[in-house]
Amino acid sequence: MVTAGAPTAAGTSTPILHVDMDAFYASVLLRDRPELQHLPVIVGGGHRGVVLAANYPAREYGVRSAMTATRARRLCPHAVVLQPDYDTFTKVSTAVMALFRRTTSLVEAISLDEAFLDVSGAVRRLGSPLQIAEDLRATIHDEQGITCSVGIAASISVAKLASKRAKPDGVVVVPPEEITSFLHPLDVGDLYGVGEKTQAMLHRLGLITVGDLAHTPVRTLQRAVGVHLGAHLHDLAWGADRREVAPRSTGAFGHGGRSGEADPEKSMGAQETFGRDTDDREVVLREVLKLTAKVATRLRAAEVAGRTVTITVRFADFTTITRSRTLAEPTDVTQEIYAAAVRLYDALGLQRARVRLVGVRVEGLLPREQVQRQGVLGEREHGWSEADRAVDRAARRFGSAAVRPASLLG
DNA sequence: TCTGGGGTCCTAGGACCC
DNA sequence: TCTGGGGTCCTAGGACCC
Repeated sequence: MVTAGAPTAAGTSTPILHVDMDAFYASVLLRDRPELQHLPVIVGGGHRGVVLAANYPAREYGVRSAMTATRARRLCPHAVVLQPDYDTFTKVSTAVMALFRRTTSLVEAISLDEAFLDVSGAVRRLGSPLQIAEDLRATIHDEQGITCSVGIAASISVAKLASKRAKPDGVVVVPPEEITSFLHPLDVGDLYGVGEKTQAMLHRLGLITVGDLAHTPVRTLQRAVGVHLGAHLHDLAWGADRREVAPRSTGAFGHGGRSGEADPEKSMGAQETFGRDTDDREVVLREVLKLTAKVATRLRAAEVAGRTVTITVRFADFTTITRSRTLAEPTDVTQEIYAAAVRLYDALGLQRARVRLVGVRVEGLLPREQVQRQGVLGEREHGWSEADRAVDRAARRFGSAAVRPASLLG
């Protein structure tokens, strides 16, 4: 393993970079609040919320992202709590991703703050992967005022683990001959695809480290965690990951990567946790309409329509159910999606159940041209489609608060 | 005052068709 | 009359990731 500053292992045997911003949301907000830099800072975590990001001083108290706000405040009562500012996060992210794409066309954005780069085509122009990584880190620091960490390896999965090792503000290279000595001491839970449940299950079987996984027969793993995941984990445990960097951006950047190659989205949805649990059907359905309008607007903006409508209902005890219905034809019409969602909700026959969260999702998305070619949209549905588009236009001109369903007024 | 919101993928059972 | 696959679609739940 080579860390920053050490002599560069040559050329192209480790062409994959995983770049991960350090405590991204917190770091971006702290650019304007340098006086808070060395104090514990938490982003997010309002009422019934979770921590979106914590800077390193906060982490010293055990605060982690995705932790409940309650727990974080108990661990670190004097932490400064900041609200997220997604416009700024997106702006910084867009600039960083653009820098990556000037380095190589093979950039796969994973989220606002994380990307894989395949730099095999750039080494002749820009130097070794380690050199490229250090240049990127310096540029990001100078231009955006935040730090990042980079993992470098022959494969995506090892690069990802290497960047974690590099944090904060570092670089780790894992040359091919050191892959197993790097991987095998790690906990099985460190592998991509092994979450809390699978980790616990593997631990119960006495499989604690990645090395344990590597030396367990594939069939045994498959019996424990399923055919697919079992085979996959065995491969990962030996660093055998053939997946290539697939150029794409996330939705937040619009269409990116190599134009036209981005995977089409497969579903769009929205959900909301109520400020307090409710058993009032009217309250729930008002929220369902709001969520449906939001989703349908996004469908139309993306020029897609979907056939399957799914609602999610989470109860006070956190049990969560989904109900779905596949329509005869794809739709992007607010009223049609809403009608399906209401039918699904009423079919639950809830009496006094306390509802914590409700969600609406549309799946099985198709490009609208395809739908229209089938002679579907715009002909039926009593003019709702035209009404929706008029609402979209008005919302673009006057803001989304200007036009909304009557039942959402007041 | 426990536990967000946006997604993807996999599994498994049943219906239905050939 | 009984037995039998394979393939696809739909639904529900669950695990996982950021």
